Formats: sequence, structure tokens, C-alpha cells
Amino acid sequence: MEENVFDVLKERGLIAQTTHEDEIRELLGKEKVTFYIGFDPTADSLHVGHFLQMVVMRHMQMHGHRPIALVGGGTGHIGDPSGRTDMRQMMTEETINHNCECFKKQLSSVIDFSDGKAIMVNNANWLLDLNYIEFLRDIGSCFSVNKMLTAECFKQRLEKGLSFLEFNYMLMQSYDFLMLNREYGCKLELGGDDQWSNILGGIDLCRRKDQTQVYGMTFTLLTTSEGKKMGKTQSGAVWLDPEKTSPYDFYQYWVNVDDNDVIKCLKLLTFVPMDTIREMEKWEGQQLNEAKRLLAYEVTKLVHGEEEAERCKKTAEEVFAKGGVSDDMPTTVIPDVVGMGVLDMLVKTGLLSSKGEARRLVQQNGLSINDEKYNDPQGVVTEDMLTENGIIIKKGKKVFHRVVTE
RNA sequence: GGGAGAGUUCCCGAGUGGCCAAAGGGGGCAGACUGUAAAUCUGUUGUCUUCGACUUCAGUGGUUCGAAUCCACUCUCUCCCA
Repeated sequence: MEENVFDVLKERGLIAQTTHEDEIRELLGKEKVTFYIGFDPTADSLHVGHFLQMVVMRHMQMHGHRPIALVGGGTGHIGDPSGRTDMRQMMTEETINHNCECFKKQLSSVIDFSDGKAIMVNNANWLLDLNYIEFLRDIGSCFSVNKMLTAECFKQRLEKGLSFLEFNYMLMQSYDFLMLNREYGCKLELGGDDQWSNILGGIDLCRRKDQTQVYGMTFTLLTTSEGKKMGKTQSGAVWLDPEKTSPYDFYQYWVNVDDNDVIKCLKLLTFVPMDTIREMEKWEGQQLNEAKRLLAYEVTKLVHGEEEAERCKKTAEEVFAKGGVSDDMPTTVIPDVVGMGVLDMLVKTGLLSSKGEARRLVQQNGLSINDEKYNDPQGVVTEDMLTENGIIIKKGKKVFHRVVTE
């Protein structure tokens, strides 16, 4: 007897809440279950927060279940108020569609969509053509406003203001589940823990409309030990799209996670066997760096592929061990660097956003060129800075960059 | 529909005619200490050709030698009444 995916998820600490724990476990053990996770197209790339959901889908798929990735082409027009204190920006039809397309590509790197092993659907298919009166009579009658208002996610918003538009988001998502259940026999909805009340809505609706029993399960939100959402840096979210967050930066993000978060991340975001992870749990101090490297490697591999992960790993090793020389380090091409002000060069690389900031860095002794401290804000790039490897810039302690002329 | 308030730099939040590029905190960046960790301490945090100049305090006009601060209108948000 093969292991039950439920136990796997539970052991890794992925599961936050379930509607019917025992029944779900039994169901997952005895048959192929079609389940779904929804993704709202709020940007043109998925980010680390979504990645956790993708990992779960893969876990499920590896155990023979069938994932439906639902992109919210329709719900994107509304915006989920859960976990938000402000209203979402309205998006145009084009951006929503564009975003949905981008999601598709990224999802398929982790989930196998071939031969109907997984399905991708867009809820715009049924939501956009809804007739208001019909919908209200048919679906709206099944929801109690009193009940909805008691949900935690609305409570917060009631203090700040909640538009009727957003109030309806829950109905839309519930309707999705109903449609997927009718169309594909979908029996289980998964989502982040912030989706709990929306998921419950869908389950209630299926029972009321069709008298079918369906289930829901939510996953731990990816937070740091300090309780903040993971995947944010000062420059914004950590994206899965290599154009928006380079694989090297992506890799570095994971190497730099807090000590207290490494083990949790390994469990949640990788497929490293639990035995191995348990072994690492005993580690401490410097040894944890090794765990971080494994985490970074594994996650990068899942998102960008093995080849890219190898390259990031190699680059990081070379850069940090050899004072910052590697063929694959982040590089900027500036044909006429020689003679250019050092500050201008820094701004051109995108490492700093203004000359004032660059000047500060230099004055505060935070810049090294070719492994030597450089602190002349008036300085000009000279011929001899240009080594065979180009100019190696080190900003602070761990940001390396290279400038070449061609 | 009627009434009362609010909108300040990345965020929160002081400032209510010149001393304001604007207190304080958070966050960010850098330095020291380290393990590419955390905590701590220090510096820094609008842009530029940093002597100094220029653009910022919701938007548009106006009053003034001078406006984030005063006036008018507009937009957005919050609260109270219907």
C-alpha cells in the first residue's frame, strides 16, 4: 500500500485547516481525487507565495490525484478582500488575460499538464456571462449575509470600509467550486489559510444546490519566524519569472533566509525526504548554512530547472569564495566605461537607484572594486580597473556585480 | 441627499506663514561584530554638476516679498445623520 498523500502533507506541516480530516484522508487514500486551487491574476507573474500552492499540487499529483489550476480571469475583475486592508486596483480585461497566460507557463514548470493529468481552467468562462438576476436568485439566495459578516476576513474590512463589489467575491469563488464539481467532479478545494472562509462558502453551496459532499483544506501561509509574509524584499516580491527576479537573486534569497526558517522552508517548499530534514534539524550554527544552500538549490531547481540551479550554485560558490569572480555572475555591459565616473557606473548597473545613493555608499566605505575598498566619490573608471574578468564591483558584503565592455 | 473630518517623503506619523528637504518611529542601505544568520551598536535615508542649486507635503488656481501651512474649486477616503 502506497503512502497517503495526506500523511505526507501533514508530516511536512503544510496543512493548516481541514473541513473533515478523517474523511479527506480516507478519500485521498482510496481514489483518484480531482481537486483545485485558484490563482488570482493580480500580476503578470506568480511569486513565492503561490509557489507553496504549486508544491502542494505537485505532491498531490505525484500521488495520483488530478489537479485543476483555476485562474481567476473572472474573479480578477472583483478582487479578493481577504487579508487586505485596502481595495484592490481595478484591472483591465487585457491585463487580466495577459496575466492568466503568464501563469500558465509558470505553473507548467512544476505541474505536469500532459495527457489530462492536470487541467487548467479559467473561471471567466462561466463568470463573465452570468446574468445578474438569475445569479442572485440561484446562488445569492443560498448565502446568509449575517453569516458572512461574522467571518473574520470581513470583520476587519468592515472597520475600514468594504465595497459591495468585493463583498461578492466570496459568492464568485463558491460558484467556481460548484461549477468545477459539476463539470469535472472536483471534490476538494485547496488554498492558503486566508482562503478558509471562501472555501467553506463553496462547500456550503455545493451541499445546498446539489446535495453533494465536497471538502476543503488550507495550507500554512509562508511566513517568517517573525510572522511576516515571506517572499518580500525591499525591491518587492520575489517572482518566479526569471525576467523579474533573476535565478541568481532567487537563489540568493533562499540562502539568506533566517536560521529559524530554514527547516520549515525545506519541509514546505522542497521534496527533500523527511529523514534528511530531520537530520538537519539537529544542526546549528554555521552548519545551517549548508541547509540553506540545499534549500536554495532545491527550490531553484523546481522553478528554473536543474541546469539553472547548478549554475546559481556554482556562481555563488565562486563569487563568495574567490572574492567575486565567476563567469555567470550578474553582469552589465557598458561599452564606454573607461573614463566614466565611478558613481555613474554604479547607477548604470542598477545596483543603486541614484547618484546620491551611490555617493553615500562610497563615502560609507561600502564599495569595493576588484576586491579593494574604493572610497573616492569623484573617481573615474580607469583602464587598469578593467581586468580580464571585467570590473568586479562589490556592494556591501554580499552583492557582487560585474561590468564588461562588450 | 445633509453634516463633520482627513489626504505629508518607502510606510506610520509630527509640523498650521519664513529657523522645513520637513521631528519621531518603522523599514531600507552601509560600517563594526559574525556564519552570505539573528540580535546589538554607529552612520545614513528627495534629485542633481553637494560651494550650492532644483523638485516635493492629494490636484488645480489664488492671496503673499515668502505657503506643507491661508483662500477657492476639484478628486479620494473616513465618520455621523437620512
